[in-house]
Amino acid sequence: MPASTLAEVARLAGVSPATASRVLNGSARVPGENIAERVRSAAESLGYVANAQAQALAKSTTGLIGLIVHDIADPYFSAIAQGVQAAARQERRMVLLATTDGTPAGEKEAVIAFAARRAESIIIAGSRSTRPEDADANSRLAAELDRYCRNGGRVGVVGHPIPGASETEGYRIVTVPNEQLARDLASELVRTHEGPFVIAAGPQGLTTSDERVKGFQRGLAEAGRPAADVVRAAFNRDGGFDAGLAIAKQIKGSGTGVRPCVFACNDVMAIGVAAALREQGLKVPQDAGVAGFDDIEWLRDFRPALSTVTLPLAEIGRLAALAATDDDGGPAAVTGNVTLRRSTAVS
Amino acid sequence: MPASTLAEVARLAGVSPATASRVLNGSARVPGENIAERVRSAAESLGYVANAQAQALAKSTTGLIGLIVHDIADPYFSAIAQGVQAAARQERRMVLLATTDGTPAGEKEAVIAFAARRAESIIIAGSRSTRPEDADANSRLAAELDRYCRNGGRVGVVGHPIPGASETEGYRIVTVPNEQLARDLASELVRTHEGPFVIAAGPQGLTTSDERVKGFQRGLAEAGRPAADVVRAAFNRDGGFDAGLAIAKQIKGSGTGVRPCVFACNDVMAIGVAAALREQGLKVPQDAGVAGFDDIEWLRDFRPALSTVTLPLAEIGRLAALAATDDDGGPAAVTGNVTLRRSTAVS
DNA sequence: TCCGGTAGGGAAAGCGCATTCCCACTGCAT
DNA sequence: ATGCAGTGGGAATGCGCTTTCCCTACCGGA
Repeated sequence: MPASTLAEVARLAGVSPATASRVLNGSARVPGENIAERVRSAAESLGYVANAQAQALAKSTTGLIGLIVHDIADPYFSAIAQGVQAAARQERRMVLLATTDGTPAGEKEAVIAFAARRAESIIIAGSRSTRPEDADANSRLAAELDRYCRNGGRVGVVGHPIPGASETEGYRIVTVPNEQLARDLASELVRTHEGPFVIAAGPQGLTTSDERVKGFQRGLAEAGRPAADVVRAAFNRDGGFDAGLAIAKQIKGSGTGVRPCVFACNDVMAIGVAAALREQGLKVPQDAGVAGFDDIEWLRDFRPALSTVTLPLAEIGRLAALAATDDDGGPAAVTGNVTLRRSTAVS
Repeated sequence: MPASTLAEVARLAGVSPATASRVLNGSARVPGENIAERVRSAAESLGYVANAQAQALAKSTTGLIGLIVHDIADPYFSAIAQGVQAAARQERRMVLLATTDGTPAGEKEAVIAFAARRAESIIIAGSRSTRPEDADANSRLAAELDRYCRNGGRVGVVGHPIPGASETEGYRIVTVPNEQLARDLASELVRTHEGPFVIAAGPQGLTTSDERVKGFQRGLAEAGRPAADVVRAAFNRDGGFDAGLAIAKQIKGSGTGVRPCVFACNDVMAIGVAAALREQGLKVPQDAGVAGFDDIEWLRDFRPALSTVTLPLAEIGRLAALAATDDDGGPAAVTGNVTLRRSTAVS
């Protein structure tokens, strides 16, 4: 038993479908008030709800915006999703959600699905991979995005351009100065921390991680400090934990007196690092400092409070959505700022 | 410049649209391989992507599933969203996302939007409000849901039935035994904690909060303990913080030696409570125990580790999505279990 | 009184696809 | 040679809506 149609409403109201359409679904031409009232009450009594598919087909505009994230349960992504959702609501659009676990192949699938749904814009969040084994999938993703753009779609990318994607019209990117901010973080940390630095990074080839590592190392170099050791692991909480275990072993093996400061490339990794250190009997910040990146809101009550780089995540999502929606506006840029808390305090 | 159409593909391949449709978009009748190949290569060279709107209109099935949450950035909801998303992916559907801040009016709007989009099922997560001032909006929401169901839609509700919604066919609910679990938590806590209990609850009339309060009080009563004071605040982290401040004041005012145990009605409130207590110079668990509810994954590294009730959030989302998708299967039920950690330990 | 102009309503043509029905043709048994 | 089932392709219809175009009726001005 399908929903009632415009034609039924029109018949009940004794008008033509054209008229019914005009009064119910907005049009330049507004019928007379008496007629309009008849139509409205007919619609009401039938419980008419316009079929958005049919409208989309007729108007060739869907009001859909697609959001692609690695994992919606990750607070980094859910914060961005919140921003996208807010922008969508403001623009009276609906958001379609796809999760991909970060694989370019999955992202390609999502782009195709969104293209089929004729989403008017697509937001892609999450670090890109520049690893050789992903090159193939990346270029396929890029090809799909290009096709989507050629057909009039708009793409908003958070962070980094898709490797291999041409800079077509309608391809907006919200840049985050990861490298610069990581450098700033290092610059701040060297002011109080005198020992060695260690970086808990994601896999090599993850752009976000790579940029943050690079920036942090640059900050150290500028301060005349030796480069930090880089411990690689998964770019999530468990990866951080693994890295933390390795680092704990290093600390314990290196005799007393050395108190390293660990820079984890994102907050959830930092949490993992801290958990591992604690599990190994090491105290933060007494035995080792820990800093993160992102300043995830839900992690602010952690103790010791995490030194990190605050990023306006929701705003990033909002900007990406707006950039991919509005016609004006070139590339949007956001920035963050270093937030020192107790996890890197020296007694 | 719109995407190419099936007709264009058919023309290029030198076949009829019917045939092209049959080879490209699956059908009982599969054309001969030579023809199929012609069509496929034509589609490939044109970059054809089927228009899902048109397909939906023709087949009257959309493959859409709508998800309604209070706030996608809240880890409780994003965990559920993850489950819904996983189920959707498994069933080859796409999820439409709507956030409502928990207002019945907003939920009604979302239901209408999903109905317009002809989503095949709608998942509603988040506590209901039974407050008198929401009665009106609730019944409107219920009416909208009923209409949606009457038109063949399926609804999956997490937790509580919508107040006033009739139990129509296609109206599935994933129940969570909040009251029972809160009782169990109390039963466990009384075994070690001898002092008074305090409950940091959400506003009166929030079903989830109300149930948990009720269950906890019942657990206390069954153990022969006096009922706990109930401090009400917003049902989120900041509400927990506010409640925590009030409780800290009580503790300080009541002389030394009384060490209460605070039951916050959800984990993020518990985090807020703990933060407030700490800010007021009180130590958890030495000066006060704190327990939560939900066992949010991202909070597991919190210290002191939070005693709570573990709920399979992602599974709940998955079940709700499946219940609202499959034809079989009656009401699904999940349960959780009490997880005692250090935040309620007595020295 | 007549005429040009202008609301205001309806008919009809799509939008892009799935699907039913029809038709031509093939291969086989009679 | 004839009939028949079976196969494979196409024409046409409809999904529910928007929008252009047309037509009628009514308005004011001369």
